[in-house]
Amino acid sequence: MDGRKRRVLEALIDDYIATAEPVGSRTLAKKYGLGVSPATIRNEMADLEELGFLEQPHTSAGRIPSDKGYRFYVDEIIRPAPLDDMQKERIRHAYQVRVRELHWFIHQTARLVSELTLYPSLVAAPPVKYTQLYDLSFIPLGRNTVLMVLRTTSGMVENQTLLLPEEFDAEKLSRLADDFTQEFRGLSMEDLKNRILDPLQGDISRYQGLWQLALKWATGQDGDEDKVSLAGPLNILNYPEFRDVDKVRRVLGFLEKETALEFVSRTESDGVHVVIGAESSLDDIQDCSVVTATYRLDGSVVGHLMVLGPRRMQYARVMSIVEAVTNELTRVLHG
Amino acid sequence: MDGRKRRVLEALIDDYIATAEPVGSRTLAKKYGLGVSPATIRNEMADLEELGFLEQPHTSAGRIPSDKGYRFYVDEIIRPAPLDDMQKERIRHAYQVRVRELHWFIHQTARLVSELTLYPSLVAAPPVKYTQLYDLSFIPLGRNTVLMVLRTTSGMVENQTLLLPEEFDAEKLSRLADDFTQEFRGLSMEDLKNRILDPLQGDISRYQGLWQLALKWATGQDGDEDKVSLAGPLNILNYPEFRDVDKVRRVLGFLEKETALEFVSRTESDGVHVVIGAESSLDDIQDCSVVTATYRLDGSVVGHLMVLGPRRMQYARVMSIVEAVTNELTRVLHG
DNA sequence: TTTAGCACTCTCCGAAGTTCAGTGCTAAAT
DNA sequence: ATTTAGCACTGAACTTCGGAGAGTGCTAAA
Repeated sequence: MDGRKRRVLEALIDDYIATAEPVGSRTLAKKYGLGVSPATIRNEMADLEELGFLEQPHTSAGRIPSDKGYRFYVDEIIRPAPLDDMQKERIRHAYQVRVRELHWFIHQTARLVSELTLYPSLVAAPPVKYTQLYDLSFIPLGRNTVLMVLRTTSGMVENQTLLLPEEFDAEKLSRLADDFTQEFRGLSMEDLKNRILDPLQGDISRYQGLWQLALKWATGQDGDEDKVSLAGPLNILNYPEFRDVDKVRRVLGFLEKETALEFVSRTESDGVHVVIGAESSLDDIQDCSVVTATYRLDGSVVGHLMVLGPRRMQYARVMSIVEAVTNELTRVLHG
Repeated sequence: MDGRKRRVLEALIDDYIATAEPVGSRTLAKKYGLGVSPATIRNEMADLEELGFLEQPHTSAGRIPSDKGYRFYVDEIIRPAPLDDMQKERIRHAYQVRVRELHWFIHQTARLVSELTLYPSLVAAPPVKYTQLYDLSFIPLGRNTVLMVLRTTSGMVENQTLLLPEEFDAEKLSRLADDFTQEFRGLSMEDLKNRILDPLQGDISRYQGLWQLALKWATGQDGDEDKVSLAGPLNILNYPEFRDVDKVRRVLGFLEKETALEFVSRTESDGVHVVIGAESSLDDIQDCSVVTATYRLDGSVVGHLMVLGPRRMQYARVMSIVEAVTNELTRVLHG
């Protein structure tokens, strides 16, 4: 893999990312200053194909990158694309509203990323197992309504207004909440859930009416819609590889299903990662690449983010944006 | 427009709704027991075309309904399709969780309707101008965090956690909230907004830091994402008239834009309405029909709902579902 | 080692022919 | 007067065929 092969590969992938058309030797010689003739490039391309970096859709077409080719491109060739001022500005301003609710951050981030990258983006909250109860309050709002406010040790607040199953006076509510906090503080939501489900500990019905509601809600038993946010799904329609409605259905279906959440949460390590085409071994996104990253909530608690696009994604640009956004998000979440 | 024409029109539209293919005289004679020969039906069809109820894509194809044809079908022919037990069940169970936040109801309703109808569905909260402030509380959550809780006269609760611009003790917070309530109770959010923007009243900066935040938030200045919920957009991909990605982009784009919200909020009167194809005079949805309905929040405050599908929508089924859901929603919101 | 030259391969495109569903019209039947 | 069978006609959709063109691999010369 000498320097020239490298340059040919880079030029070819750049061109294919820009045009979505198979790239021929003539095009490469003309548009990129490689200093050699098409014939030479043809030889290099044949070598690169033999090495598995390129593929030929059919004999008389140009070449397109293989997964392996993209992999080399991502790992060895590209370097971070510096953000322009507009992008930096957008990122800096994104979190200036003073809201402190996790789902707001998630929503905001997903939108920001999809607007900057022009690809669909999905942001997931840290899995429940990582969030720990700090305290719970019941705030009476009326004779039969109560506002439950839950704080986690990472400083986030979740709340929900509920109809009471029976009547409580303010004092009783406050005592109930204090007892709840005392009993459960420091437990992760997963432990809470296990405690509910563990047959030795007795089932949830052991707990008093209001506690039941609180536990169910806290452990996300009735719907975690807030825990993940998808933005810009329609961006996918702008790329010619998704002219086919069936493909669109598969990919957007994937993003709306649980699968996407599982997939994005699978990454253990920090930093920006790239998964290319068949590397994911998920049928629905065989034609896609994914850039994932993590952010931190409290220095330790991690949430996940992903950008999904065609295999010929603008890797450098997307990776830089994702990195900048997750850094900023981690920074503001540390306040 | 005698009885037989009517029956022919009904059969033809039924068939076209089911198959999405132009319908010929033979098909009608064979599949629907009209008791006459294809030749007779051909004559009727020619008449119906002359009357403007049918169209011919080209000379040697069958007929398809025109907007006028669908209009007659909807207004004069179809009768409500009774819901089956499963559907009734789903609707009854949809609101049994005891949450009392408007955006939860909206989200839940949109999902319910799109799952039952198999079309995309959009639900909008009552426009801000109809909601009136009942009271506001500031609940301290930490040294620099406060939970704002706003109740409307219609009994809904909205809340948001914010970082404080400066430090306040609990007492001061409570006083600020009480004063706010005293000053503004009964005003609609629109009045609040006008008061902020009215140059005679002075601009928002006249108000104290925390009030500023509260006003901005209450009047929805920083994002009304919660005020409208879209569910099941991908359902549209299942209908063959949306094989074309450009059409999909236009229609889903419409649903994601402000336009859809404006459109659905335009209906003044109660009950279920249908807009067919070009009747909407909105370019993006010329090929679609829309079923809209309203629900009531407090006996008087109205919100809107819509279902969007191809022109050959299953009108009877959708209208029945929409009616049942809005009734149920109005019922539970009256508690 | 590089390059020009050239035969070869395969897709894409348009023209021409064929098939087929469905029509409208006419004339016979009811 | 209405309905129906029969039939010629129409236009889309599909198939076939023959370039045209892009791009290749190979060979032989530079």
